[in-house]
Amino acid sequence: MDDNLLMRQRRQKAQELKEAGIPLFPNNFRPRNLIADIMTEHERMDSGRLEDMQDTKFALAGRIMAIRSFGKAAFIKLQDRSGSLQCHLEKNVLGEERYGLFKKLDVGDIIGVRGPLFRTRTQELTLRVEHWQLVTKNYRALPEKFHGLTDVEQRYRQRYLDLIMNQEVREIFKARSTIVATIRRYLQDRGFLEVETPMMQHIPGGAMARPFETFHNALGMKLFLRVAPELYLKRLVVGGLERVFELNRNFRNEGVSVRHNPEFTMLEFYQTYATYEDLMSTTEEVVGLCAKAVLGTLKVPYQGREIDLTPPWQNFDFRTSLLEIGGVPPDVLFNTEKALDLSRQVGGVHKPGDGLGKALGKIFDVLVEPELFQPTFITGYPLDISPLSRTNDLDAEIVDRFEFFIAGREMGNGFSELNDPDDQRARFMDQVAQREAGDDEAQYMDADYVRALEFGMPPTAGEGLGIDRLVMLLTDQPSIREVILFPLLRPEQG
RNA sequence: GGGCCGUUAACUCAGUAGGUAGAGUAUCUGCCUUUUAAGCAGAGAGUCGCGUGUUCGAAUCACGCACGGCCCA
Repeated sequence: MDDNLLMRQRRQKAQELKEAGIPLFPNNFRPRNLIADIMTEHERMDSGRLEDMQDTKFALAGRIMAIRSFGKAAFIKLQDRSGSLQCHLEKNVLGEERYGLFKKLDVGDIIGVRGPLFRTRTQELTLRVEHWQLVTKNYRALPEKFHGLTDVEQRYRQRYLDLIMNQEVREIFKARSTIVATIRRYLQDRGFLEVETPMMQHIPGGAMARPFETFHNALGMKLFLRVAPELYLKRLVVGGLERVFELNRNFRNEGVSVRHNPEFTMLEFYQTYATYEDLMSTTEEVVGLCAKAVLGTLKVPYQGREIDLTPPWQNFDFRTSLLEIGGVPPDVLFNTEKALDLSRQVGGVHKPGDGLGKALGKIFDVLVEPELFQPTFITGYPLDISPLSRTNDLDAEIVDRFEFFIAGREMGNGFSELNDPDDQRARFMDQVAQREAGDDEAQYMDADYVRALEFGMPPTAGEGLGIDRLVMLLTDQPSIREVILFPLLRPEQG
């Protein structure tokens, strides 16, 4: 497999180049120009103008993506991080020896070139190579030029090849970078401090999810990879960092799907003296800024439909959404038995101790969430599935919390934080009871977190926003694996 | 975890009454100084994902396994 004919031929040619005095992996070429700059700066110049500036030489480096060779001249396509440019090599210009050595180069080699620009008969901007230099030898043939690399498994496993061959893929990850940068700037501009809190935790908290376990050898203790940074960020709020955010990885030990990867990136931010309603506006604003930064518009094409991010987004009460969108009969809303029955009917699995909120949550996931294609806030969540949220002042059954949904997917979750330590302790106790009843997604008692609250956490609202799903939305990708450079896969050989 | 589909040359893919494995690209050789999926002529290149079974004979049929994709839980 690592010894096929193509590789042997390339090694042979590399050897010949080496023997001719051409270093295969030098590090002395400094490109001075970027292809994209060359293209934009000369796009309006015709042949005549380019003829007048033959003394202006450009120096760039890139990977050879195609060679169209004639007897005594050749066109090659050179690709750098910014784009690709055609270059022309002629025996007359380079001389017999250098042209002969050029003929030993392969598609996939990285070279540096210098020379002036001209336009071909078809007016394509082209660099006339007066000097070339091998920069990095390639030993493995690139995928075919026309179809490129399409095998999904190979694209994920060998993402570098995917990036070389598929410009759209490079664009996705540029967009991802733009989105992350936009969010950082937005928060930093408003006085939020970016922090990093433990990913290895003794008590995995902050979300209803199964954690990964690991072990610290020297200390001899079990650790969990975090499912959320939430409880640590709120400790920082207690500490007086009134606006904090963390934009980093979480780990959840659950299945893999088009919308789940075991490690994924989440923004969490906390703002004191704010409520969940304030954060709903923030959400509209920051998601809109990302869309503008990536697409230049709030009208987002997604999988053949258009999503309009223009605020205000629609807003449903949780129970109302069950009735109006889910078509749930009214008597289910306040009857635990009926709710559990309906939940089971739609595929929910419940244990004896499960309450109304859990049943309704499941029904919501199945009947309502997939229908929320346009951006939608849902508010008024049941208390028993919101153990960290502040109880609503008017209705003790619900909490001051929202989630928002776009394209039928949960994108984020925010709430006014519960800062009453006694209430929080009681909620943890309830979680512990559920865990003991067999719910391995229930949370643990975190006594240190309660102790922190006893020192006083100012009224605060916090939100978690799934970055991967936001990138999916803004790059029109149906699978989370398309927006994660190295999605989790099983090893190639078992 | 369940269902369906896929896995054949470096890449993209053909290949069912089961009968010695094909194309295009890429590669190599020759010709070719404005091509752009360059062209023309010739050549080489494969543990048909892995294993077991059925059969005189398996890329093809059966069973199991691995990896991947989509859907469902």
